[in-house]
Amino acid sequence: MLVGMTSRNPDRPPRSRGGDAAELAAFAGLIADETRAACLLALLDGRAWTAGELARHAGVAPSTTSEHLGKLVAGGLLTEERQGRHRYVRLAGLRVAQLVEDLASHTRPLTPAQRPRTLRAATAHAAMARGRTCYDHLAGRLGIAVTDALTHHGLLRQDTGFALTDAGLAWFATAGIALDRTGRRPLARSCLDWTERRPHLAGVAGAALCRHAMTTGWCVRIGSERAVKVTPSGERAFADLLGIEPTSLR
Amino acid sequence: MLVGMTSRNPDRPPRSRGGDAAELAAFAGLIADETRAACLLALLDGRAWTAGELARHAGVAPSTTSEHLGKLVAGGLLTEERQGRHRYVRLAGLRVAQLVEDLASHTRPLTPAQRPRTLRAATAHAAMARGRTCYDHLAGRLGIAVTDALTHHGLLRQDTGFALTDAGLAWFATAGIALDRTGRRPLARSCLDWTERRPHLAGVAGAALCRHAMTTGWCVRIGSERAVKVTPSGERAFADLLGIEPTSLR
DNA sequence: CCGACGCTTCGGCGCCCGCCGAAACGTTCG
DNA sequence: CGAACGTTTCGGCGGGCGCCGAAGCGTCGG
Repeated sequence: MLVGMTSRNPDRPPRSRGGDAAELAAFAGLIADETRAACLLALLDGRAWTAGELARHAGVAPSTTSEHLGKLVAGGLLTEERQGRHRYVRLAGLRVAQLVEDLASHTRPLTPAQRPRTLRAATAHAAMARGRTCYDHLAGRLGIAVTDALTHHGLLRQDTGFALTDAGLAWFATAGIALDRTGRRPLARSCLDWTERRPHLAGVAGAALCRHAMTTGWCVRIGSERAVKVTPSGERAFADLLGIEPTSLR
Repeated sequence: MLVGMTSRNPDRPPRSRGGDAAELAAFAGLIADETRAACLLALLDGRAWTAGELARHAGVAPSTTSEHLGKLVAGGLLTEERQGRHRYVRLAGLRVAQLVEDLASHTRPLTPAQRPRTLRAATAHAAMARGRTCYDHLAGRLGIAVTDALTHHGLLRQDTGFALTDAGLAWFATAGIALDRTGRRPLARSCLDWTERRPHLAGVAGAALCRHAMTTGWCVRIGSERAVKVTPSGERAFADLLGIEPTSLR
């Protein structure tokens, strides 16, 4: 599947590749289409979208989207869930979200001539750079500010790797943020921020912090995208708990 | 550059994508070709290859390879160095190597029917699974064994993230392995092993350990690929310093 | 100085695949 | 029960692009 044999000179000796080149190319090919890439980026908000929503978002016909989603599901990037006449689809997991963000962080920064032209696109871009979710944790300047504050207070060590300290574990406990340490997922891991080009907190701790921030109303989503903004109560909480200047979040 | 506008229904409203979908797709497209993927996988050994070597390795005409390398260099995945009539090319950096390994770790395991058919391919695959370099650090069962041993002796913590402990820093110092902590590169970071599907040690510490192992003769490369094997002196060293059973490395 | 060699450029070929609209299917709702 | 809706399947079309060989260019070596 997905492996197209091209016409190749039969006199030439066979490829000596490790055998994985075709697999790697086929997998990357799943992302190497503008429409599929648009779907994956939209799904980075961690929610489930219907096929129709993605079709409108990407600006292609529903039939086209259907084919794309079929490939992404078959390739293991998405999981689907049928409900009545709807086909809900979401990223297959953390690793996929991490991979897509990773790839996005490798794209070259936009040249001035390519920058968002319309006012609407420019404000949307600014909102994403200010704060957003990266699948299940906080990113953008908001995510960086939280990560830096944790590090500055000795709750997170970045000098010998990337790990919570004992004080960090205690901080999460006293803040009432439960950390599920049963699974195989690392407690803390760094995730390269796509707009800031610096690492921010991911892993169990990053996800728990984000979930807590959303449920307690520290942050709310704006629009239908991944962008989030900090509420007044959130500004107070971040200032009290981590000493983050409210002005640095605006 | 690299962005092809396809014929799209003009009556349809414009795409609302964040504007990055085209960039992401174009970037992934650099890897989504079997020949380019074969080049990238070969270059994962961290060395510089000539265009001709890559052409023979991939089994395509030199002219074809030339075009592929041009795209990879333009896309920032490779850097080139001209020497006389040779064009040397290597991975552009750590992040690229990490990304390629990451992508490879997402490809589905081969089904029995697709497994290496020839004896030569099977032994090469077995050697890679036993031990190899992942750009500049150790991977495969060898890399896992080292990482597990470090963790078991309290030199590396994986329970609250992924970081060296103070005892770990001391261990590197007494072993005579210098760690350059001046750069921005993290001292320790996890890298998902593509064959073992478990994390192994990367970052400054992983690279220093690998370099030390190669220069002191603990490990030697076998063949022209990335595979490495542990020498008798290496077995003694790994057993003495980390308590690794020699039999687990064979 | 001339031939061998490595690499690049160019034209041309052919396949792959993303796109659409039409038609069909199953679900939901009036 | 019939209409509306979300989704899928199917042909067919067209562009992109990977492939090659031939020709050209610069470098190295006898």
